[in-house]
Order: sequence, then C-alpha cells, then structure tokens
Amino acid sequence: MQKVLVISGPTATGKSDLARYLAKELNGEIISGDSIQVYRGLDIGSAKETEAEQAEVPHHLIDILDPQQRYSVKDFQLQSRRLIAEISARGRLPIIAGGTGLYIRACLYDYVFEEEEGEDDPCPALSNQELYQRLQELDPRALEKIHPNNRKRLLRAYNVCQKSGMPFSANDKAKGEPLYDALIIGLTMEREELYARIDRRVEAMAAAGLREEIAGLLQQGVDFSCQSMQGIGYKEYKEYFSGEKSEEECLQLIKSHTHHFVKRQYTWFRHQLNVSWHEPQEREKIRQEVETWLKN
RNA sequence: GGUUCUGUAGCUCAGUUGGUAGAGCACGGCACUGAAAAUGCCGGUGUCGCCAGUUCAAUUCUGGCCGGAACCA
Repeated sequence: MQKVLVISGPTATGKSDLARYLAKELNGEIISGDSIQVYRGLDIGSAKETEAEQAEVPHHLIDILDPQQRYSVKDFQLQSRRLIAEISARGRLPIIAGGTGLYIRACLYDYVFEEEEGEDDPCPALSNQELYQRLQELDPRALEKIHPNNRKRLLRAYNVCQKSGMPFSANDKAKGEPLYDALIIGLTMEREELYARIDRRVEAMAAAGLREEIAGLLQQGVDFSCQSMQGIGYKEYKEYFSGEKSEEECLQLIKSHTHHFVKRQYTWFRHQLNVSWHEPQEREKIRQEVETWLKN
C-alpha cells in the first residue's frame, strides 16, 4: 500500500508548520486537507500559509477555486487520491495537512460517492416533519442515522432517493477499509491554552486586515451566500456589513464559533480516525515516529 | 454615620405563598458519505454570602454580621 502521512488535529495547533518541516526533512509534498483554503482570496480568515512559506515546499489544493465556486468532499477525494499517486510516483512522500476530518477520511478510506447530476433541491415547501414522513416510506434505514431536526441531512437523503430512485442508505457501501498505509499525526494541547491561542489569532487576523479582505471579496461580487463565505471568520462579518453588528461583536462570535468547532473536530478525530496524538513542540519525537513508520 | 436596595452556576440574572433550585451565555460530550470551518443532538454546572432564631423542614421568614450599589449627611 502507498504510504500517506497525515498531519491533522484541531485548528490553530500548528499543523501547517509541522507539515512544512516534515516535508523538507523527508522529501515530501503537502496536500492541503482544508475546505476553505481551496479558495483564492480567502487568505487571512482561513489562516493560509504565506506565499513565502508555501514556496518552501510544494503545496497542493490551495487556491484552486474562485470564491463563487462550489467544492465538495467528492472533489477532494478525487483530487487528493490523484495527487497521492503522482507524488508517490515521483518518489516523494505525500503529506495531507489539514483539519477537515471528513475530507481526510473520505480520501483514506473506501468511501463511495456515486455520480450525481445537478444540485439538491432545497424543497422549500416541505417541512422537516413532512420530509421525515416521506423518508419513512422511501428509506427508513437512513432515518436511523438522521435526527428529525437535521434538515440538511433529511434533505440530502430525500434528494438522493428522488434523483437515483435508490434509498440513500444504499450509498453507504463502505466497509471502513483503509486504502493507504496512512500514519495520522494529530496535534493537540490543553483546551484552555488552545482557546487562548485561538482568541489571540483572531485578534491578529483582525489586525492583519480581515475586514478589508472581506470587503474586497464583496466588491468582486462574492456574497455571503457563497459556500466559501460559510467559513468561520467570514460568515460572521455578514452582520457587520449589513450594519447590524459592530466589528468587536463579530470578532467575539468568531472566537466562540472557533471554540465550538474545535470540540467537533476532536469528536471526529477521536472516533473516525486513528490518530497518534502529540504536542506541537514534540517535533523530534514526531519525526522519529514518522521515520520508523516509513521503514516498515 | 443614616436610609433604601442587594448578595442564587464561571458570568448576567430568574425563582421557591417554607419541602435544598432554573434560563441564556460560557463549559463538557456525541452523531456524521456530496455545504463538513457545514448540519444537528445530549449534558451537568451550585455549601442559594456567613452565623444564629422560628419550624418536622429555611435558599425562601426573623435577627445579627460581612460584602456590594444608590441616595442623604
């Protein structure tokens, strides 16, 4: 099996720095595993590495889309797998670095995404309850995994049933088998310390011109309904630009949303990925673990 | 110094006509196959300022003490 090194963990733990270091030390190339950094122009709020940092070692799947474009886990799966093959063929080590847990899992494991046409219908006329009732007939098995309040999942299941004529749960063919020999390094630290780091980073983003970055995007015709603008650090500014909130309030919300996000990331990593956890300062120990894994 | 108000969760506060308490925020946990930085779900936070009195029973009533606020001097 091809070897893939993964550097993951919650936001603001120093994944990019570690990945860059290991890429240089171990002849690697970095594949970003991040759902927001794919977008050009979303630099400050997505904590993208600087151009100089990116130039130190090959990076992939950063700045590949305009902010108006859509992107999905299926796109990532296809592109990341192709890149893994290419990088390996060059005799180099593919390193996925990022915190989008679903993307990483969909790349590494045998997730299957069928061909689909068109976008899902948001079914504005159907209430959650009605969707739930229809799914009870169409695909009761899918409902075992979907809470009745979770409109997005209900819609997704309903749309797949409509489009394909097959139950949504039939899509769930994966056996949970890994496709690669992957070592997943997770960066972690005390929660309190991480939250303090995040709060400082948000202030630093503001000082670096987050507001101006968003204003520029809006001027280019990007608006807050775009998928790219659903990211933390961007969506909160909607109410600033509509005059409903002060910038201070927006920054507070960004901090709070990032804290919540960290909790969800931990839940995913703990249960969906087999992570070897380390503190960011344990670089040499991590490097040794990676080198040992590379030899086997 | 006097008068009035006030002290309940980490914070802001609600409440108990006496049977040891609840909201929001914060915090913790969980789910997850096409928006995932998304979308949902669950959870408890506690010497009810301290000491005494009345009472079967006090966070609730009474008294004292301590802390805070406002006004008066």
